[in-house]
Amino acid sequence: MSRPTMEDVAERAKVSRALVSLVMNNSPQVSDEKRESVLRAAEELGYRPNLAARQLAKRRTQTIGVLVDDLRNPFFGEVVDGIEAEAANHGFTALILNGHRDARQELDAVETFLQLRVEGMALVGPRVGDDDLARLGGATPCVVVASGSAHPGVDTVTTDGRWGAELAVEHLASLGHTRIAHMDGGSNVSAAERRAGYRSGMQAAGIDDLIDIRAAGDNEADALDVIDELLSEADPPTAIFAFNDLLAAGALNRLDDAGVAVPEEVSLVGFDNTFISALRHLSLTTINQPKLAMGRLAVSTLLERLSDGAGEPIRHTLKPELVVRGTTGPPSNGSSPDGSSGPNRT
Amino acid sequence: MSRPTMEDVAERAKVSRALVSLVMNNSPQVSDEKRESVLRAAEELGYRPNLAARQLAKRRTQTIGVLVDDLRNPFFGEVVDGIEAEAANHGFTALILNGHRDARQELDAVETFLQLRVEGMALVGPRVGDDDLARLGGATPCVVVASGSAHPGVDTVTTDGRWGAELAVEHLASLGHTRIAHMDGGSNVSAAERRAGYRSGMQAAGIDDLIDIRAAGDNEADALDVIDELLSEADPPTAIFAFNDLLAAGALNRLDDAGVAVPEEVSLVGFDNTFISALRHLSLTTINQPKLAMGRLAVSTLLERLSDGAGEPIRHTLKPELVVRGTTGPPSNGSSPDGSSGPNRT
DNA sequence: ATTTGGAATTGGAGCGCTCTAATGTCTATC
DNA sequence: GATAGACATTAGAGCGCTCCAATTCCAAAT
Repeated sequence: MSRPTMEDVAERAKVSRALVSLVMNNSPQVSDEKRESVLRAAEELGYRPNLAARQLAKRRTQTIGVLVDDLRNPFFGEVVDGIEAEAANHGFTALILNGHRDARQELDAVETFLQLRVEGMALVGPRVGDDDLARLGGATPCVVVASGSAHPGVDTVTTDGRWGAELAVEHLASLGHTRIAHMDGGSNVSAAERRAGYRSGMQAAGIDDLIDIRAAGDNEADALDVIDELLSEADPPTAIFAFNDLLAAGALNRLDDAGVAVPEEVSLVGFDNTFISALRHLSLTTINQPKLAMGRLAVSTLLERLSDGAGEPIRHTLKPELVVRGTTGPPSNGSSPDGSSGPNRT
Repeated sequence: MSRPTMEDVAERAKVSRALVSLVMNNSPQVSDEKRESVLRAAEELGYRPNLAARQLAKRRTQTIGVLVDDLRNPFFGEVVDGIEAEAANHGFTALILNGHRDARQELDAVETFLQLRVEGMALVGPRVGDDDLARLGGATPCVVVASGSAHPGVDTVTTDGRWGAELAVEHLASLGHTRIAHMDGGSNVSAAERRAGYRSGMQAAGIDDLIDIRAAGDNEADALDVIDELLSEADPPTAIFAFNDLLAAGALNRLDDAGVAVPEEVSLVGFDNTFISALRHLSLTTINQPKLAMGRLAVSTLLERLSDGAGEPIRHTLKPELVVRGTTGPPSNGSSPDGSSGPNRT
């Protein structure tokens, strides 16, 4: 005995299947009497509409797909909150799939979305290439949510990553730092823009001869080797601008291990302003992204595209903000922090 | 012009619809010749099977629903990783929905899952009541993933929250603490067990007359008032066992604000061993939960139930472990930490 | 009494797929 | 040359729903 169908409800309520359908979609054209008896029958049978059947018949799904790069990074949780809130507002259900920081898995997820016939997709911090992206966007509306990356042919909701990076460098430079290194985001979509911002920031500060970019990544583990490398050098930087908060946190770990005081010996700036940067003990200076707003905007962009059809890519660019906390300060006098001594917290 | 259907592919490949279906499900009974021409036709048309139609016809969805309490808590991200990995292993797709720490939204999400005809549901840290739970579990296999909570009539994958809490108290007691307070998890499912463990831990240490439970919650913000309250008292505790890492992090924030040194003046233990507790600057002593394993186990439990049908609830209980880091130490001599002075970090 | 029109209800086709049973095709066997 | 059996292919019903067009109903208007 499988689940009851509309037919069963109709039979029990002694009406036609069509009437049950009307009730289930709260059509106003149904007499109160019938409506009630249908609802009662449905209740008694524990009837629940079959979404697959409904979607098939309706030829729409009222569903949007949300592809998240990495569920472990709290940044994405907040963006998703915004997406879900706005989607619910418009009667859409947001289905979340996880990309696991891997382009191939992302493509699989997108494939699943397309087979599910989602009406739109929000790719939050995707890793798939622009060519794949453009191809996908053709079939189903698709918005990329990231910070500061340009994707030809696809709608985007971004924060100005370049600007954000410039803010970070400017802040460090204004404190007196000149040897400012950038720990780069690797294959992350947003990496290029922030790198560019770092470059132009260094230029604006007149220290572009000191540009120093290190390949790192976008989570704590990715910071280890880079920090070790930096500290082993003759003339290490006095400030580091990290791709994101997670990377910065990893850097903080390693600096601490090595007994390097932050910000006394090295200043550190992150990106994203996730809740971890606000933890007093980290107290990470960082660049805020309006995560909730980005999520909401992603959905409204999708809906816009849905109703307007194809056309010029829509671009929403939000301004990030500098949030100064405890990991930045003026450079120390000594030109080279000593990596072998100093108190070690734990 | 809507998306191409199987019919279109069949026509183009000059075969029947049924043959296309066989190819799409890689039946071995198809001649290589036809298979190839079907695949080519599909490729050329950009054909993509319609999952809704397929599910409807197949009468199964190969899908499991994952309900997550709060996507912002990194604890859940890791559990979900485990779930997804194991689900993929068995050809299932995991659909994630967010409960937003709210029982009503959870119920909505479950309703959506049921309408989608998921074959099973994993509720990760749910807030819905046991009665609702049992009712749901009747219709569709359903496993609760949490730490140490008993849900009659539903399969569960839990860590032994009681045991974990006892470990925490034992650790603190062995350091010499007696005034150990517990910041309680509020409406979180796992709260009751941990509270019970705290109680029995205190008893085992022979200090059950000092049991001190404060209603708090399960994220950073929930810690603020409780810490303020504790510090304002004449004889505040020398150690705090917090419901989870997030709450502990919030507590750490507030203690820092108040200039109370951790662990010199107050020791602090969290729960979950999320990545934030490992951050050197927090260096939070905590109780580890095997998150990935819990996720995997959730899926295998679901599959077991799926193949075996109804029966006695399956219970998997994993042992948590104490992870000692930097926020615990022996109590200070002075009986009352002074909340009004001391250096303030930032 | 008849007509009329709007509201309430229903029949039935069709959404895109799968699956069973039937059909067609081919080689091996007597 | 007839028959069987193995394999490849297809026709067609049906999954549970929606929606259009058609029908029924009933009170108001003629």
